[in-house]
Amino acid sequence: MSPAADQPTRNDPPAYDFRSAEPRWQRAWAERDCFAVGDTPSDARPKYYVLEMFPYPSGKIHMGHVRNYTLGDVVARYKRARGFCVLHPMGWDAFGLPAENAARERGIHPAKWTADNIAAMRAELQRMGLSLDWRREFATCEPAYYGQQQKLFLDLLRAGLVERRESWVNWDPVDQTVLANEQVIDGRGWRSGALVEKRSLAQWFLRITRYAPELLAALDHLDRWPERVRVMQAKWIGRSEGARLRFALETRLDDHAEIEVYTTRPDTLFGMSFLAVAPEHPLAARVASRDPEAAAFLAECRRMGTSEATIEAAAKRGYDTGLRVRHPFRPEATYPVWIANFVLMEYGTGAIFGCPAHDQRDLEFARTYGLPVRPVVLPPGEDAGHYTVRERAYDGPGRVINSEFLDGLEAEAAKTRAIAELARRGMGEGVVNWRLRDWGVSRQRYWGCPIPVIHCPACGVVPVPAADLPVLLPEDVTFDRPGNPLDHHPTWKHTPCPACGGAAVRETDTFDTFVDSSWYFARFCSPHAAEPVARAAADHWLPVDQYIGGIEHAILHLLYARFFTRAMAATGHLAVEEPFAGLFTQGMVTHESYRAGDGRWLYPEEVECRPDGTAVERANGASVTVGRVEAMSKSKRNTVDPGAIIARYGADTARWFILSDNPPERDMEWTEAGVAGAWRFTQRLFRLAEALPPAAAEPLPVALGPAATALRRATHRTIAAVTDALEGFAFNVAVARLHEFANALADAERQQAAASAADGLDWARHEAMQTLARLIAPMMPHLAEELHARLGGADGRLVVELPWPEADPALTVAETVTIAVQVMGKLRGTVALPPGQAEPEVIAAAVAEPNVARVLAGRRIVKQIYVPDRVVNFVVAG
RNA sequence: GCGGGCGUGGCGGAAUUGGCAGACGCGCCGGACUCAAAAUCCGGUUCUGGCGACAGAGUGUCGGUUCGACCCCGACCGCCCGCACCA
Repeated sequence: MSPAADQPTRNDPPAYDFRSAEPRWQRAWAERDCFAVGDTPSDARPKYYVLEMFPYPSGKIHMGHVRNYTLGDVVARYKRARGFCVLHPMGWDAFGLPAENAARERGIHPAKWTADNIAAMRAELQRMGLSLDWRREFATCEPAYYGQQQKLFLDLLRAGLVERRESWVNWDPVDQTVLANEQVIDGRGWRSGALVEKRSLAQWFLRITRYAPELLAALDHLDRWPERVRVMQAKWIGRSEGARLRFALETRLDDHAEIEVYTTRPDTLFGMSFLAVAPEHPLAARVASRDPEAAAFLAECRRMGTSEATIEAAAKRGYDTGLRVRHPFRPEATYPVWIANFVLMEYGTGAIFGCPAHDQRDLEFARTYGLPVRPVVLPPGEDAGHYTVRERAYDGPGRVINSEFLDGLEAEAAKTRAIAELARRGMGEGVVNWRLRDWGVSRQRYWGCPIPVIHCPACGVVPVPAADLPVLLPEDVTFDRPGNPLDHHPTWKHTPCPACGGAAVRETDTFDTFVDSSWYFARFCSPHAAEPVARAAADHWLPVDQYIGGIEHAILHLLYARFFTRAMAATGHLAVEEPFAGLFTQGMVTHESYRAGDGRWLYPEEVECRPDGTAVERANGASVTVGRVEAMSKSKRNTVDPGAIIARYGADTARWFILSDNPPERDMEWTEAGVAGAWRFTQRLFRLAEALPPAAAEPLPVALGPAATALRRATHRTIAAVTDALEGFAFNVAVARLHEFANALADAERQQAAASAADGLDWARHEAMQTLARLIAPMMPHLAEELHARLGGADGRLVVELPWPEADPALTVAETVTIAVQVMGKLRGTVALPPGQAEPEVIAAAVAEPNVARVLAGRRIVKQIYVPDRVVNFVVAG
């Protein structure tokens, strides 16, 4: 029988009809409000906040969502059963470019497109049977949300955490918009194909760099975060220690008298052979203003674009400005100043001193332009008289040479010494440098949160007064020409200045959508509050105890949220510094890919897989190439629609399979056979419950037969094992233990025929089945309710209202243990004994085991190792 | 290049963290039921030898520590992920 088959025939055993059961239980939970919690519950239960990364409303859920929300729901339901008061909300990350693209391509208003998508996805999520508090739902595109975000922004502005400044951006001249680095492909806009320019624009920045030290240091305390996420964040923040020093120009150039440089290697200063500045460095512009050749070089650098592939492939190139700088320790020595394409304006000071012997990039540059290579750090075991640098620069430890007062010092000591000397001469100082840059949040887009400021020709930038919030997006916008619709709206941007009353214009940029997702977890605590967060609610619920989502957000989203939490603490909105106490990053859902002979990718449902491993296209029987198992993607068409799976097999089956095959942090392969297996298991459990005789007498029978005792032990060992597995996020192991338990119940069913009623087996089977229903509940909540109800319920209470089963310690210890008997570390037999036997008894049983006795015959036992209840090992001679 | 992770049957994986390797599922093989099929149920399934009891080999490779190693240490090979001209 398969779920696609027609009605069961008369002789078939009763089947579990998820189609009627799942909606029925979803209604029951909704009617009883099982998952609603208050903003500040006066509840003795401890709080637990489970959150999955909220989705972008693309219109359809995908398998990644199913995995994400199933994992979260298991945690939420389990914690609820364990006596926690659980907050488990859901919402929509609803601003963003796809809505505008839909508007341009299909003429649908972004608001309508988004609302329709949300409605469709909400219905799909509800069919999954997630234990969500839907009363807390919000979408970030609602004024009730983004208006509060505007308030928050103005608070940050007052606190000095916001700055407006010029910055270089990728500008698409056709679409008239700023592009992110990943939207620039081979120097061209991903949408328009136009050559991207680097432009300097006034932009809003959030000063995340202020918190760089805290954001880095606190990583050490996030012990429930994956190590690799912490490592990625630490590298992103990028702390380095070095020196900032100034090189005097031999002759000044207008107002430029010196060049400031950052270095982590002040110990190699005597190995310098040139100085280089970034193409965007102010000095470069100054040189170019009077040197056409320099200007041409800068133009070429700008054209190179920002795509990583281009940068990586680019050779080191430069332009000699003709300027020279003095060495800080040797005023008589001067060095050429170059403009070099490999120097980054964004890092350090945008200028470096080049020491080719000890830096690979400098070496490549020096070799290209014939600059000297002078070693000043001698690798251990090398001879100072003969040491030369060849293909590779040396950046390891060693003793300093050719460096006057630094000679003889170890490189590390020389750094300290060089910095002290720079400071003494007033030419530099030791500094800590950070890679992290301030967060540019301006986007030239319509479908985002308006930045609530007004530009007045007289007063400058004026914040929108609180009474005028929210700054609403105008609805009557057109997408018939490129650029930001807010910018060419006829009336919206014109407004009187709040300060002087004169004519002024609104800021037409909107926020980066990462801003929306940087505080939504806090808003969920009090989603209807008239302020960004109600303090009492936030203080009660935060931090999120368990956050679950994809690894792709390891850096930006999580770092921004950590920053926002600190900024909101600084402005009095929150009391916590870290938003997420526990983080779990799930693996991807993968699937085989299929390709027709003519190269077309085929969807799994278009392909029939034969038992011999070959595959053919259903439509025409043509043979199909089975490709790699890889992440589901539309381009490869190796996607499976969760809606279709749930319609065919039910939500419980989908949930069970997605939990069963792999550890959740690893990638999992979605297979038809796997879902079908999960579906069979749901039916099997239903049959096991249906096969039980009517509810047994309530009290525990005085005398239990061996079969009943064994089943009770299995029941209580399973409780302990499943509890351990769920606590450790080992959901696949929990599934395995429940499979074993079902097997034990099936064994008991067979034994029942041979047992007499006095053995108490029917009682034990009821206990087992009722326990099973409650243990599967976090994973298969609908089936759990169905089984529970058929077993007689519990005074009308649902499974979701019952506590987690408790294992009886007396029943979790084994009656007998099987002790392995080894000779010289090799297994030769086993003995079954009651646990806790004294060593002499165990040894006696071990040597008596026939096969062990055979192997030991004629040999002398030199030593015996005894590990209680586990193993005996004999070391023999002869 | 730097950083992190992972290598266990035909496949996904398990192993109380140094103590019976391969739980559980998928697949496959055999059997029961059936006129037949589907479904269901039962049994088997790391490899080699043996009818068998059993023996030998076995957790990427090589070596080490240990009474005992998938687990700890060293070297190497392969794969995956992240970052990368960061001075």
